[in-house]
Amino acid sequence: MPRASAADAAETARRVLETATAHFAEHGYAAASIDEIAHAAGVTRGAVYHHYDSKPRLFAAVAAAQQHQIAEAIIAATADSSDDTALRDGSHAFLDAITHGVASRILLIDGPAALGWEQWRRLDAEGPEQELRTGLREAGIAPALVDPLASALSGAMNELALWLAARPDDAAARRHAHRALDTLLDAVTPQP
Amino acid sequence: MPRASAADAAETARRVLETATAHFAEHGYAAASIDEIAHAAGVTRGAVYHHYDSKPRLFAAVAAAQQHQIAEAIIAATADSSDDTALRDGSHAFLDAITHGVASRILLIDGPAALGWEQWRRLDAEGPEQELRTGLREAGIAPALVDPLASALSGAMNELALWLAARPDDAAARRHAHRALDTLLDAVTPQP
DNA sequence: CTCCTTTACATACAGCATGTTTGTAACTTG
DNA sequence: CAAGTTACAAACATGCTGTATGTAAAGGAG
Repeated sequence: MPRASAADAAETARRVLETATAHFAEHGYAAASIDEIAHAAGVTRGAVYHHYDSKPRLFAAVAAAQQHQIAEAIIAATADSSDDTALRDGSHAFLDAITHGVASRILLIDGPAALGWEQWRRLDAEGPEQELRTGLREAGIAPALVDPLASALSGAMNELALWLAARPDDAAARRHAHRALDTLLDAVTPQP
Repeated sequence: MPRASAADAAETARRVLETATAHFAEHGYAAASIDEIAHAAGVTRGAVYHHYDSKPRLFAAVAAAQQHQIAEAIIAATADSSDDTALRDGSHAFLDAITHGVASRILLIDGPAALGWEQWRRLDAEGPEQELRTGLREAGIAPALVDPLASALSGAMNELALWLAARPDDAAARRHAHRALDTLLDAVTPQP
């Protein structure tokens, strides 16, 4: 007994996604149950499986949405950056964006395990890491080192984000995290 | 019907641990089944649950064993390093050690999700990251930046390890990974 | 306007995995 | 040698995913 027209269906899917985001963030991927997500969203598991084929797919949708938000924040922050400062501006924007939402910490932790490393890697290779690589190239890094350095810096920022997420509302910690990031970026960019 | 005396019991536990390591490495934490691990080790699930209370505990034991091996490699590599070179020597040893075993990639991926971030953090805060922090302090890093920089560098090396693990038997990639690591270390150590 | 297909769910079911409980035989200790 | 503890085995309970089936409303075709 569908109460939903095509427009309402999209609303249902959106509500499920939102609820799933909260549950994955609070309980982690493994402990989050589709049954509970469905119940909290006011539908049955049938509806969830109708819109998202499987639990990994649902998680992938949640993760993609989070990445989209972060990517937009980076784009906004680097809109009026020069080529010289884009990498630095984008990196700081990334750190702020990923530590802002509640879900980010869980996404960084559960992402690889839930989706498998391959798929996870593809997901953020299309995302912020791509901009990282172009930033490194523009900074004059040797081509052979661009890939490993991008991975390394990405890992550094992710771990920095987790470190920061464990210290919420700690302004000093946030300052120190950004200074630590700057220290690492000094190694790969023409220094100001 | 126990066939094992106290000595054989330790052997059983060891065999289970070894088998579990292989299964976690091959299938990942979630997809690895205790039933299959027990069967492959030649015991029943009862034996596994007798020696290791739960699946997370079993995984924790596996992870701890891996970390122990890595820590020993680092200690061996920095045994005759000066204070100035200990950080660099230890970091390169870490990268080699963690990419050597088959299990490392899965451990880096499944660790946080399986044990929860808190416990995971404690596990490797007691491990290599502690030495990282002392290395950073000896390198003259500002005290407030030691913690976030240690996290960042740890994340960088882990991601570098995953990047390398995806390119096995690629000598050039290994060289480039080590050069990328050196580049980052240049930012925090007195340069050679 | 009617029919017919497709959409958007709800419900029931099957299968597997964890963890717990119960049972039991060997080993150890007094 | 007797009694308690150890080291398992086997059966059971529970929960979760995914699938199969049912169904009412939307929307287009004629």
